[in-house]
Amino acid sequence: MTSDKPLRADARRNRARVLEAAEAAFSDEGMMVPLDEIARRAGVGAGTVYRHFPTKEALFEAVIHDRLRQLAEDARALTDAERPGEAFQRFLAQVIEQAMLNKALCDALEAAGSPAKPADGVQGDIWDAFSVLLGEAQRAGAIRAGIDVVDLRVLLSGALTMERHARDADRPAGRMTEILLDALREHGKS
Amino acid sequence: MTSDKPLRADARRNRARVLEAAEAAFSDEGMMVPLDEIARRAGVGAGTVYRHFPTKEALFEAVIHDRLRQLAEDARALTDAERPGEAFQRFLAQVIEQAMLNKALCDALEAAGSPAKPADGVQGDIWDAFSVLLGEAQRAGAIRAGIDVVDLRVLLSGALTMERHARDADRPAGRMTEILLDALREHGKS
DNA sequence: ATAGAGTCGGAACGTGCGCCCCGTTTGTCT
DNA sequence: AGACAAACGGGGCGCACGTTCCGACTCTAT
Repeated sequence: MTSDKPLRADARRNRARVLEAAEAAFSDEGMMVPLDEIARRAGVGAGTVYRHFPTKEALFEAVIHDRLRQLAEDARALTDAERPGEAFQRFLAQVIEQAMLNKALCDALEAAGSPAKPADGVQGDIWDAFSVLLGEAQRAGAIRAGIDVVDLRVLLSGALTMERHARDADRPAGRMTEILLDALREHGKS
Repeated sequence: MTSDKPLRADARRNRARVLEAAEAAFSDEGMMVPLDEIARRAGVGAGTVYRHFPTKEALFEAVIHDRLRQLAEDARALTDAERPGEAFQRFLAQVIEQAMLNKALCDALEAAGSPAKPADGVQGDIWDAFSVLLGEAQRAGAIRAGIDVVDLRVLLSGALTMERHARDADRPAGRMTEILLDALREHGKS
């Protein structure tokens, strides 16, 4: 796939700087941050960014890839838990919490709300693992039946919208998430 | 306020055409529709639009004003209902349903989710009336306590996000709204 | 009919962005 | 050290959009 031709030393250093700056910039301002600002933060020219990444979107995906991968692993680590309902809810809350600290993650997850992104690659991993957690929680009777992974994506994008607006209105974090989780719970169980 | 100086006949006709075209264009594509397309739909030049409305945003507000006013009236008509819980839920569902048919309404209501818009004017009317419905439903025990009008704005923007994504994924309308309403209900009551 | 104020249309301007080009610089290999 | 390819950077292109400008064109009052 990726030809690991040995890069020149300065090229490798600049590539790392770009990735670092892009991670910070995307995290702060999301996909809407101008590419020129990423270049400025990295201390390089815009041309250098494009030498290493074909498009701005490719850079974004390179930046978000690791975090999504880690989230997918976290989800897998929670499978086969003693209390599947808690595991599912913990993971959902964790995803939302992290997205509130990282606008790039927020944008990536909200993009998963529309079917334009077919959830390929790492995105697919997250949703596969999340789907497993959901199934276990449903089988345990903790989460109502009739919810599938597409609903999860839709619900998550809604939750992110709400939490973002709640924060803008100086409301405590997690309240909207709690309300949503209440709606997903099979009434009367944990 | 508005000086009702008698406009020239062609000016009045063009103003009406612009409003009509803007209503259709904003409804179809939301605030993001280019002003040039509104002018094109109206069969006038961009300069003519700006003669009648100082900015694109002013045109948008002129267009959305009537619909918001009508929604506020609908809300007031539902106050003092025999079943306040049903009245509240019916109104919330109606707002969401109409917003799904009108992207301009959607944009206007989602903008109310952030505190940047202080809900002045007609927006204020809607939220005042909605707040009354909420209070009655809560006093009747149909909606859980601890929810206020700010929460409503946040919840509505989240619900609109979810319904939009649900539609994009060919999911039946209203399901996400139902889930949200479930969360708002005091468990065990209608 | 005619003057002149009001109106029109759309070319043009300013801005911001993603992306590309190319003269210049820098690392690396002999 | 010298030569060559690789990499740099930032000016510039193309595009989209909101907004403004101004010469041409009506409508209306006399």
